[in-house]
Amino acid sequence: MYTFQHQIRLEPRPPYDFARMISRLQGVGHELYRHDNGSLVRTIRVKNRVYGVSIRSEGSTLQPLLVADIAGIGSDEELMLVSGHLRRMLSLDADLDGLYDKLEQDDGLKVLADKYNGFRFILESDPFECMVKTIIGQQLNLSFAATLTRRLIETASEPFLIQGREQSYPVFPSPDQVANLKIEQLRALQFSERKAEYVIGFAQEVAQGSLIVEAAELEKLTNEELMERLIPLRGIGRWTVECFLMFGLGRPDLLPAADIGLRNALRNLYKLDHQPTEAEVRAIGANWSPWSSYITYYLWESLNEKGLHG
DNA sequence: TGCCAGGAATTGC
DNA sequence: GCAATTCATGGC
Repeated sequence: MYTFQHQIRLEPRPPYDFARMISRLQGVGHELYRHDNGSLVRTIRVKNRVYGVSIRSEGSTLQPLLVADIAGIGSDEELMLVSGHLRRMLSLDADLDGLYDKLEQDDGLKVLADKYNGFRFILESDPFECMVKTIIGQQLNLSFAATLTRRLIETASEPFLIQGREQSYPVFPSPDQVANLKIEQLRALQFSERKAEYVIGFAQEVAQGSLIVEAAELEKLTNEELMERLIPLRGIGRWTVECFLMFGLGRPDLLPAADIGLRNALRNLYKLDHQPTEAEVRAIGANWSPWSSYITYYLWESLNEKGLHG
């Protein structure tokens, strides 16, 4: 049983639209987040210890300030590690000036510039969690993928308890916990046989130490090096690594051109009479560099906005 | 109801 | 090598 004993102030580089960022989490990927009176609450795992964090905004998009209450801190060093973890996870330091310049220069994309001013990635808490969730999300509608992820969490890990709070908070399972699951357990949760194999197989690689997924180590490698290293793993293809690089490591310039959601968003934006092919997406996005991830992210978000397209 | 879903592996030619 | 098929089930 833990309490929120520590508090830190986090000052994002403006603009920073925290309201839109947490609103996105209520739509998709809400397996781990709880919304409590405007605060975003979840657990994070840092160096194999679990903490509870409750984050709220005390500022505005142009003068942003976040306050985070932390539960589970055992030392000053841990508080520093958690603080750094949150800065990275919440994209506090990203400089997006160049992105908005690029959006304004494009007749099609400029509608995104105002609407998503200060809208940044909230990364997955750690690379292992990101990869597992991305594998689960392959080929499934987002709603069902979230259901499967939630069932995996409930099956494989113990929740985090906070004193004075009725609800407990889910903890994304460790590599060991996922590696020790049986295929049949995930089949019972309505995973396909292959998806169960992929998820457990990946976790076993990590648990055995044959695959390093520490963010600090992965940061040393280029996108291309990580593609070459990860795609040979069973169940991991190009799309999965692209998502991993975006949501796991915050790399700003990935174009997942085969992605169904991106293709549908571009069909809406440019009022095309067909879903563009992968090659057509590459042609449309040829000039997006070095902001392809962010433009893709904004276009994905546009799929949730009824007003932005017909 | 039937097709599609923010894919990947396998099979077939 | 590239195209077609299979995997599995919920969502709309």
